[in-house]
Amino acid sequence: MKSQIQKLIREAIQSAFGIDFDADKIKIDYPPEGMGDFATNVALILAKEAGKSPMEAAEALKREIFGHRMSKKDTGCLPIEFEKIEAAKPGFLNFWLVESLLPYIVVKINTEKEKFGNSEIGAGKKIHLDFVSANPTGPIHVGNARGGPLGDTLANVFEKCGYEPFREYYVNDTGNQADILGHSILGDAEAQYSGEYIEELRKRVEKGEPRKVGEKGAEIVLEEIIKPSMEKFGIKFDNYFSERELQKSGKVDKILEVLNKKGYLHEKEGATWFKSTEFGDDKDRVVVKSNGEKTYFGTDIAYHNEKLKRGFDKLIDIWGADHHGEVKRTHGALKALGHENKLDVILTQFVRILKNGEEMKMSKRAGTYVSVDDLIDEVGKDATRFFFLMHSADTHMNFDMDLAKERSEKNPVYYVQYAHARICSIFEKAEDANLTFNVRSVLTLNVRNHAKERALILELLKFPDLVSEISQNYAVHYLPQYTIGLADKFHSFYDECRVIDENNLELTAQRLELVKAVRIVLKEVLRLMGISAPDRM
RNA sequence: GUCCUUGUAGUUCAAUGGAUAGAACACCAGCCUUCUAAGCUGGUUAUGCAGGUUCGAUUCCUGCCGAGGACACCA
Repeated sequence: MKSQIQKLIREAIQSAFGIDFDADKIKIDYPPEGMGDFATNVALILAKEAGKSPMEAAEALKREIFGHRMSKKDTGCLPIEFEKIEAAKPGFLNFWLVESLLPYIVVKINTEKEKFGNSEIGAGKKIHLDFVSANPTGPIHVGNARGGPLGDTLANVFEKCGYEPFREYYVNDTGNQADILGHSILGDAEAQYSGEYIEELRKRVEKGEPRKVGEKGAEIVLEEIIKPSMEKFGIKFDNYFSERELQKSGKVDKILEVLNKKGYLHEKEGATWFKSTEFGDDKDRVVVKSNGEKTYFGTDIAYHNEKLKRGFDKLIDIWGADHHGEVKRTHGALKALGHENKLDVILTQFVRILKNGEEMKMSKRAGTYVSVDDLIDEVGKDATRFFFLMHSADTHMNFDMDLAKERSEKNPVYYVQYAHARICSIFEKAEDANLTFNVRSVLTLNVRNHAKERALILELLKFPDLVSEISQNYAVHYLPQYTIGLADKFHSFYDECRVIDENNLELTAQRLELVKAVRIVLKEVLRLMGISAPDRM
């Protein structure tokens, strides 16, 4: 809807001022209550260029746009026509949609069902998402888990926008990590990890070289700890990509040779370095150690190259903030290989865990970490996912374990799920009374009669724009925020507007259709977030 | 020291340079003979400090103060 309005305004700017204004620069907002359905500040922005005061510019645009109707053919979705346009205070333009249009939105939703909000903006594009990817050296702790719901949900959003997302877990199953795990399993002087699972591995893995023991241990950890953990968290990876396999394939050597030929490598002190300083990094980075082993970074270059070779148009890496130092060198390596603007890195800030009022330092070595499994057992999958998702990746989250359980009962996710359950309950009752109606019966609804109905429909209308925006800015936390807003509008409506009224079947039909649309959208957003939509609570 | 992120109600978090800075929890006062009160309605409380940019700054820039993280031939 927003992009259609942008187009409309762009044309108005063209004919009113003769200025060719980039449609993307026309911001469409949702104004405060009572000030319209949509708003824009373009008049403020182009006032200077148009040689007018902002208010004059706004008035001119208003005259240009008012009375203009975009048919369904023009917009590709719903017709757009404004009932009222106002130029306000500093120079905003506020738009009110023609009231008769609103019921069509409900019909559209109930016709398209869960496909409502789908788009083709990513058609034909394959996106690779690398997330969680915790070392297979033990249970996944909460810090590593944060990227899970984020990546998973982002992938769902991409899918809804026509992209082909691919969820991959990069498994660090060799090298130093494997050595440390190996020593730990053997219980020798260099052991660092401890815990029940180490004891268990000790019984099952044949003794031998630490590296081999560690690699074998990592296999078991991956299969029996990590995969079930992800399953429990509602995340299904399309692939678990083995670093060890990659090294064995010889592809790492190959790509390093390519970099060497391009002049991006040099030898120093027996090691091979990548000239990442040429790409803004503080220092050059080792790719092959003096003992001949590749560093993590060395194989990572090959991994990223490999992903692109597999045909992905875009790579998204979701890393913990502690890896921020790698961003520059990774971008640099891709650039050196001739791949620019292919990789986006999302960093998630650390989660601070509080227990008994004290911070728990997350340390696998000290065994003081909280695992995802513990968290899910305690607060449930839905509440955990919602909690992680509702905060932007940049937020340094605090998680109070003591409040976790109590908090879980107050968790906003229940507020949202409850709205869904309430609607289901209405339909149960409607079915008992044999009340079923035509999708189009909502068209006679006069939204002037009730502000709550109008607000609800407008909230539903925001959904498609929201989804496509997230596919571009990755701000997944807008989804939970949106569900809270939608649930809020619904609960408020529910309180004032009785849906089933046997003495007024016309109104009953209209409201049942409206509420049906709300259920569809709620369920769909929850699905995107990987959260269940219960029929009853 | 350098780099990244961050500082918003008592608490946990929102706010693509915009209009009266929003929620939730907590607290106070109301609302169930009617579709689930896990709900609704109303109330109290906030942009770390100092400058700058402009019609307008929580948002951008500079400095200071505070928080978390990174600065390996570890991953």
